Amino acid sequence: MNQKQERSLLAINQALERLIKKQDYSSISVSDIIAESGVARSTFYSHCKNKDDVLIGIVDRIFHHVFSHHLDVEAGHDFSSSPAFSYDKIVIHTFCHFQEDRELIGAIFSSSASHLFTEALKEKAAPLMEAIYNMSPPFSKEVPKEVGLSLLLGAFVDLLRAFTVNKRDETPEEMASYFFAIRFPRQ
Amino acid sequence: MNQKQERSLLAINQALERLIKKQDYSSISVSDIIAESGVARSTFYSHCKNKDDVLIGIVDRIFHHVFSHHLDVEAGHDFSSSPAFSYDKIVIHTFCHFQEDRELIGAIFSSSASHLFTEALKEKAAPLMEAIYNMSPPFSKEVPKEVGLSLLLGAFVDLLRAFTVNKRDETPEEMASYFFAIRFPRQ
DNA sequence: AATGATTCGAACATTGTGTCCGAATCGTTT
DNA sequence: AAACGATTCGGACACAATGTTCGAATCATT
Repeated sequence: MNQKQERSLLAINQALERLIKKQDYSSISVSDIIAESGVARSTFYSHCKNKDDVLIGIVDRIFHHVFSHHLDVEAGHDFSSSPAFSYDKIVIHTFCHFQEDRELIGAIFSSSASHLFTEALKEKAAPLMEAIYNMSPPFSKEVPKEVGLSLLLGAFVDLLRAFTVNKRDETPEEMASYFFAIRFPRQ
Repeated sequence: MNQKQERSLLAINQALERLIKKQDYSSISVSDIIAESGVARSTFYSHCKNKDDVLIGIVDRIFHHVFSHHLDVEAGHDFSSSPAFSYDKIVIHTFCHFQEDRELIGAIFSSSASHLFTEALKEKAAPLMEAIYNMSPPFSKEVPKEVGLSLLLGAFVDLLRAFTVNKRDETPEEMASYFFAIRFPRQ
């Protein structure tokens, strides 16, 4: 009897997604989500702890969608098969996925929930950034790896933010080329 | 009779600063601030619209403290006097100020109020970053200025965040050198 | 058709928000 | 020193939001 539960949870998630596109996250109340989803109050609380909990679910779904195809390349991190080219492809693919969900992600990025979203994104993207960093550290040797990684990760997130929030005209390929333009100058 | 007002406002501001160092921003209520400050409820609302309003006051004070000495250099933006050296100095000075307020700023950075804080910081630091960018664009020419500026600004904020949140051992001079290590490789 | 998990809906206690107002306080002025 | 007047106090209030509870109703499954 999982059908009912999934339907309720889906209604709740979609309701919050719709609301996020309309108003700032901080102005949305649990009661708003309940009203928008058409679910009973008690049903809501039997599925979710609070508003942030719903958002975490949405964010997880987005990232599962975006980063699911990275696993094979992470697995190929065994130094045998994966060339630099595949990192290129993954970065482009990430921009593609963000483009598809542009409206929702852009709204989250520019809301008070951006902290939660950015943290999750950095966590998910860290392995990819580290792989790229290891392949050819983009900064001079005085910069500790920890700092350099944080900067590379920050640049990646910044470009994704600019792409979704500012609705830039560039294609995912062009955005990726900006990213690698930062990276490769002094390899 | 401004003495009373200033004392009340100061008590409110200091109360929120103390609370931010103890708990996450989102868990703090106006009632908490009132209790901590020892001010009457009606007094609070005669000074501040809400919780965010108090934070904005605190953030303004921090940035006034940090960026007040930049004005003379911005004035020197008339291409006659200011050498690259002074930008160096300003960046170092910014890290110094952030070091002094490290505990408070670090707490804000890692709270749900980071969005508000980061936006304000970027707005304040933008003129400096643009001046540095104009002096010698750090990225290849295909990267639009808008994007390059956003990346430079993001890197600056990232380093300030790492410095305050992760309580790094580096001196402000070393942190500034990391920043310029990103910037100068392909001038 | 019976079962049992899930949802509904309504009520409830609790906490937080923002406003109001008369009384008390305290710095300033004369 | 006394009166003035701006500010604060403190308590009350209406309202909105949170999170919990529970019996009745629903509906997929057996």
